[in-house]
Amino acid sequence: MIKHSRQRDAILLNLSQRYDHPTAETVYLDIKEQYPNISLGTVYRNLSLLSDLGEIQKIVTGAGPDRFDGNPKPHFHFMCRKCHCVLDIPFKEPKELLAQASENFPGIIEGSIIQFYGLCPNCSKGRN
Amino acid sequence: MIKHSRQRDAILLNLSQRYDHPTAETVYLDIKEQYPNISLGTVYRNLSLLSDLGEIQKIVTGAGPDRFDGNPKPHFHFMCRKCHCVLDIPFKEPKELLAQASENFPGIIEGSIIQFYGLCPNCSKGRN
DNA sequence: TTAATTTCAGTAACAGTTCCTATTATTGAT
DNA sequence: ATCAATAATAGGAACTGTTACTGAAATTAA
Repeated sequence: MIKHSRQRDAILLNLSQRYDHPTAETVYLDIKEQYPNISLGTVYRNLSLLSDLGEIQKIVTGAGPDRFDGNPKPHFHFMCRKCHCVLDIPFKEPKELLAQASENFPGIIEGSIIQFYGLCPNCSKGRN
Repeated sequence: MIKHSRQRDAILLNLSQRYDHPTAETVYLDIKEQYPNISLGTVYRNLSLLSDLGEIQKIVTGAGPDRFDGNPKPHFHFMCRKCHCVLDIPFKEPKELLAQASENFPGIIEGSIIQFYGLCPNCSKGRN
């Protein structure tokens, strides 16, 4: 575990204290209160570094900016197609998924990305 | 099924004749041979329209530009982390996946996105 | 305390995509 | 066929999210 700069630590701390899977910009605005001079570039660079190190997770949503998750442990995400919020979802990946996919595939499958989408609790109010 | 413009039909035809999941730019360069004046904007607009109509599929890779698939039927994709090619992969989604994910989730889950990554047959040569 | 190294802030550059506007093509009614 | 109304286009500017660059500041090692 490498030593982090003050700014990087602040980013890590911020992420660990929230569960809304913020964008780089959101983190930037937050950290700014503590470090008024921090730049968006620094936030991007450190988020990218931290996710390369496996200390956080980057979530590619396909709609709008990427999101970040302070919880590095494998788990799954739900994306609301209406408000575009990103939520954790309790789900256990079927054990045989990778093996199954590898069966008739002539390359090497190293992993999978599983995401769910639909309407979040808020956006689905009164229509289920 | 709405009627398509000539350009849109050409895009659709091009996609249906290939299996390499091209980017918008690749399609653009191809169509250009037949319609030298077609613009990249038109290609983007029509790819987007066609995927909204469900006649093609958009594949968000998270690394580089989006890819498009002329096959609208649900199936799965493999992405090579080395050459970034995108391949179809024979895989059957476990029936109970959505139900399982919905179990303890208070929103409405409408679908899932499952992708696989690793090394494609070409890039894995001599290292398995 | 100084030199070497890391990280930074600020900003320019970049890629991918969308948006805008004037022009062209298509359609429908006569 | 002719004209008007509508739809789609080409071309390019503008936009968004992200990365790269540069000189300055901070940290570390000696």
